[in-house]
This record gives sequence, structure tokens and C-alpha cells, in this order.
Amino acid sequence: MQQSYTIRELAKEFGITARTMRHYEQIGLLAPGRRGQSRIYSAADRTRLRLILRGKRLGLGLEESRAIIAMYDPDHGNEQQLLRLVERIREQRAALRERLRDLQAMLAELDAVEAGCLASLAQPRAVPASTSIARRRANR
Amino acid sequence: MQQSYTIRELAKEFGITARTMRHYEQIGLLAPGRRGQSRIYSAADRTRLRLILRGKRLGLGLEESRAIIAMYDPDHGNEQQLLRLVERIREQRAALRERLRDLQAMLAELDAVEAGCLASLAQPRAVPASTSIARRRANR
DNA sequence: TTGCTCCTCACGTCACGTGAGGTGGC
DNA sequence: TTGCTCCTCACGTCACGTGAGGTGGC
Repeated sequence: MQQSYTIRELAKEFGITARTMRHYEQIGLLAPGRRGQSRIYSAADRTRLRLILRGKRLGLGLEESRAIIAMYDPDHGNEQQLLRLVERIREQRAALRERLRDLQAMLAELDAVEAGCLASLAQPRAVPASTSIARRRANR
Repeated sequence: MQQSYTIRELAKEFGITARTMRHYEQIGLLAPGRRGQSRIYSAADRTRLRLILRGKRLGLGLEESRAIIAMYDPDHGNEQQLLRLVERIREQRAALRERLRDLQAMLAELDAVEAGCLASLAQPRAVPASTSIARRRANR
């Protein structure tokens, strides 16, 4: 089947710019083929891009994503390296779990802020300044 | 009561650097008082900082946070602005839910990668490249 | 030829990081 | 005096954005 993509196709699919993809190539995160001067991306390139963007959504830097993607690669030879890999995976997982808790807390906060807004809208004059969202939440 | 804070106290409380707080002041997001040359932060300053940082966690830029904080202010809180705020909250919440799924997927993958590593360690020759996660996930 | 997408520099931007060098009060 | 935190420049960094100017094929 040999599925391949242009830079514009992948950029559109993932909602990023072509410049972003060229940037990832410049720092060695992607390595698409060429047809003349134009880049052609394989299904494997597309997968790597997807992993990079997921890392970004999670707030990882590009170098952190590079490290995590490297973990997915099984050609990581010897026993010592594998053991170090397992250790790094455990560290990453602990950090990600913390983010998970942050996220869940934030979703709950947004629910509360929205409810406050809707209450304000329902009774515009019943909400004096001293009970504004900023003030009500000021004491933690 | 007149509660006040030093730059270091607030930085430590929120897990940011003093430089970050000076930066927010430079662009007019914070306006602490002074005692001599040192900055002194009021409870209101602390609240603003908390709102800025929450915006950051939600992926907003500083100018976006500035706009939203202005909306929290009851003096600017007309009905149209509140409705826009509710809309933005709903958008952000959808994005956060996506992140939540990302995180859970990544945690699950790391579990699988770790299991693969441990299996490799137990039986070094039993894990061919064709079963790597990157390859298995290549088709979506 | 027009219109489209592709390309390579290369400077700009946003949100800080990171010293360098100095002040002030317990 | 030592040690601490505070300060102000000011250049560096990361992840791109944004033109400028040019190529290639339907």
C-alpha cells in the first residue's frame, strides 16, 4: 500500500503548521523522505508526529518527547540499558500521574467557575462586588 | 490583618521563580507595592497571581489571562462578557478532557513498554521488532 | 501564463532562565 | 563581618511565527 503524505496534509490533519513540522525535522525529531525538494512523510513518520504532539499536549518539551519515543523503540540492546529504561519509565509515569491529578482538579474548578457565571447571569443584581468570583475564591 | 507576602514566599507557595513574578510585573499583570526596593504583595496580588497561573495550567497565554481576569472583575462583568467567558470555559474543558485521554493512553503505553522491557530481560531473544508498540500502533 | 504548494534562509516573539554585579537589614 | 534575600540590567533559550524571495509541476 505504501501510504505517504505531503507536509500540508499532515499539518492539516493534526492542526499544526508546516513550519512546525520543518522545525521538528531541523532538530532531528522527524526524518521524512524527499521527492525532489518536497518532503514525503511515511506512515511511520506520521506515527512519530502523533507521539510528539501528544507529548506537547501533556506539557512535555520536545527533548522529553524524544526520550519517551526512544523508549518505544525495542532495539535498545543490552540488559543494563533496559534496566535504566524501566527506571526512567517509572519516573515518567509518576510525573504523569501527578499531572493527571492536576487535570482532574482543574476540571472541577472550571465546573465551579461556570456555575458562578451562570448564577450571575440568572440574577444580575443579586451579586454585589463582595461576592464576585475573584473575591469569593480569594481565601483559597 | 493586612496580610502581605515577599516575592520568595509567593514564588515558593506557587512553585514558580521570583523571575517569573517580576516578569508578570514588567508586562503589567501584577503591581505589588514596595518597601524600600523590595516588593510587597497583598492578598489581592496573590489572588491575581493564582488566576494567572490557573490560566497557564489551562494553556492560556498571558494576554488571554489578562483578558479573563478583567472579566472576573465585577466592574467589567456585563452580560455579554460573562457569556463569552462561559463559552471559553466550555472550550477549555473540552481540550482538558482530551488531555486527560492523552494522559491515560500514555500511562497505559508506558505500562506496556515496561512489561515489554521486563519480558526482554527475562527472555532476551523472545521479543522480535515486529511487536514493538510503535509498529503495532502505526495504523492509527 | 496563472495559481497552487513547496522550499530555504533568517529575523521576530513569547515566557521566561540565567548569570553578573550590587544593595539592605537581621 | 558573614550570610541571607532582595534588586536591576541584559543576554540566552525554547518552540515556533512570519515574511522574503525563489522553485516546480498541473
